[in-house]
Amino acid sequence: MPKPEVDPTVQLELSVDRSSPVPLYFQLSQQLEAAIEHGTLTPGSLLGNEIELAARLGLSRPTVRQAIQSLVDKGLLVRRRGVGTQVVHSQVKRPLELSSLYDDLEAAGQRPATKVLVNTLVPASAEVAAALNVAEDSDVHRVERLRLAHGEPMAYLCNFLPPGLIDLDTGQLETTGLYRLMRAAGITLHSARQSIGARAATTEEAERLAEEAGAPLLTMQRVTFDDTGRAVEYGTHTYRPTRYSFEFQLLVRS
Amino acid sequence: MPKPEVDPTVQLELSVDRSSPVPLYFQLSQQLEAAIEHGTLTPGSLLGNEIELAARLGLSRPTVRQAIQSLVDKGLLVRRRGVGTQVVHSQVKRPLELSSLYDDLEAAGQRPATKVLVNTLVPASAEVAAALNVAEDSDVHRVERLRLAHGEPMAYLCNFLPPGLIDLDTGQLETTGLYRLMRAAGITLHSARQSIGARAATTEEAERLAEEAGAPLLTMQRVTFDDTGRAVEYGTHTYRPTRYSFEFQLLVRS
DNA sequence: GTAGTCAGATTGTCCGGACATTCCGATTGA
DNA sequence: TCAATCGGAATGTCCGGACAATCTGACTAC
Repeated sequence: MPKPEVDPTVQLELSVDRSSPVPLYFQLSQQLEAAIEHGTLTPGSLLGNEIELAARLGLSRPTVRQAIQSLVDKGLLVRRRGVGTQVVHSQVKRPLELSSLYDDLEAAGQRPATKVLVNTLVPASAEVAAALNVAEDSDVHRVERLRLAHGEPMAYLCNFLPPGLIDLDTGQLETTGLYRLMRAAGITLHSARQSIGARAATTEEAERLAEEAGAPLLTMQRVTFDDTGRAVEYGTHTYRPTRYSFEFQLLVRS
Repeated sequence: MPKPEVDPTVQLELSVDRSSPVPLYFQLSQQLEAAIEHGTLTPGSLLGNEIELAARLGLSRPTVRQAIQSLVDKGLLVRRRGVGTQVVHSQVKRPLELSSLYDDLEAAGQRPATKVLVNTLVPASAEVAAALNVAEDSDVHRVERLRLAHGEPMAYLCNFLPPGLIDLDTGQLETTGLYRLMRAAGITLHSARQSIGARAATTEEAERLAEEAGAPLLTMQRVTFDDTGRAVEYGTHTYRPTRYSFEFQLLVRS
């Protein structure tokens, strides 16, 4: 009589380098994540108890727990008291993160192209001033870009930035994303407020995106903050829904 | 000469109850969160160093760190090595979480109403079978609902669920949300894959939502998994973009 | 045979300490 | 006056241990 299928405890080849400056818990979590990604740790398999795992690696239990916890936070592992820690079954991709459209497209293998339409200083409108928390009519950067994939327009991006944060070089804007430029300028992105909606295209919008007037457009507005709480970017984007949609994975925060 | 404005270290009245079954770190993090919410801890203010905070509360440093870490993960606090821990400036609302439209509307103070259009068992189509990971043509629940706010239709929700998980009572479906029913049935929601897009309304869709054919609609597809990796729900939703948009806050994963 | 009970296993919480790393301001030197 | 150096202060990492809470499976009693 066949035994019921039980997820086995997997024996992994794990090791840490104590002379490395990389934290031990991080080395361990990276190895575990790689094993999950690679399929060595199959979904549903038990990870083995923390005490024994710590002993095998010559680490303390808190260190092992810290490594496991980081993967639990990523949604790759599930802990059950009295049972153990196992790999989740579902195919977890990347959870929704604060990424730029440019990075998204590049990761999807579509060589993105950017055409800078406008790159200038303008006085802040009431809407922009409120979003960026600056005085109305004070100077702000205004950048309008058209993002293309495979030569087809995909999105129209209009962004406002407070002055003095970053120098916006048109050439750089055409070869990389705005977020990458901000990170390179030493800005630590912290959070963003987003709003995703839809509306019919105006004649202007339709022309920019090679659609027809009245065609449905996907819209996104976003204000991004750095870790000091400053608003560092306000953007109004419109996407062609036939070419782009927002795909992401959510984790339940427990 | 006026001193430069420096964010002060705030003295808070904190206490923990060691006889409570609530974990100490959780008691502390809740009090800190309440103080931030209430404005007692103002944005930018320093939290005071962990060692002294632990001594004042009669706790160990790891326990205090665990409390602080949970708030850092929520985006409410920022730690800086060599400096201290301070409250984030930006108005952090709730980060995007796996919530139901029903809960969203209720939280916004709009008494949501639900009209169940269909509640039956149907054979799974190829699309549904793939999403729920069940055999094609096997029985699955099909639920179609119209969600209204202030008497106006706001969204059309079509959901599929594998059989045996939960008994779908039409009466209950009209008075609460699907997620709440699933949680009440002992299902631990873990993650969901979502896709948000837009398209023009068909004649059918337009009629359901009191729009005109060709009007832009906001669409959302979602597969939800429980912590064992089973798909527990697949949904295809259409929203009236003039009445609803997705608002949320993102945190940068560090 | 069925239901309740008990024991083992595993994670959850908490402690007290140690040293490393990083940031910032103050002191020192040119 | 300005720049480099130094030291204090705070968080980051890591250890070893202890007990509690919970789940599973096996045993026992009816």
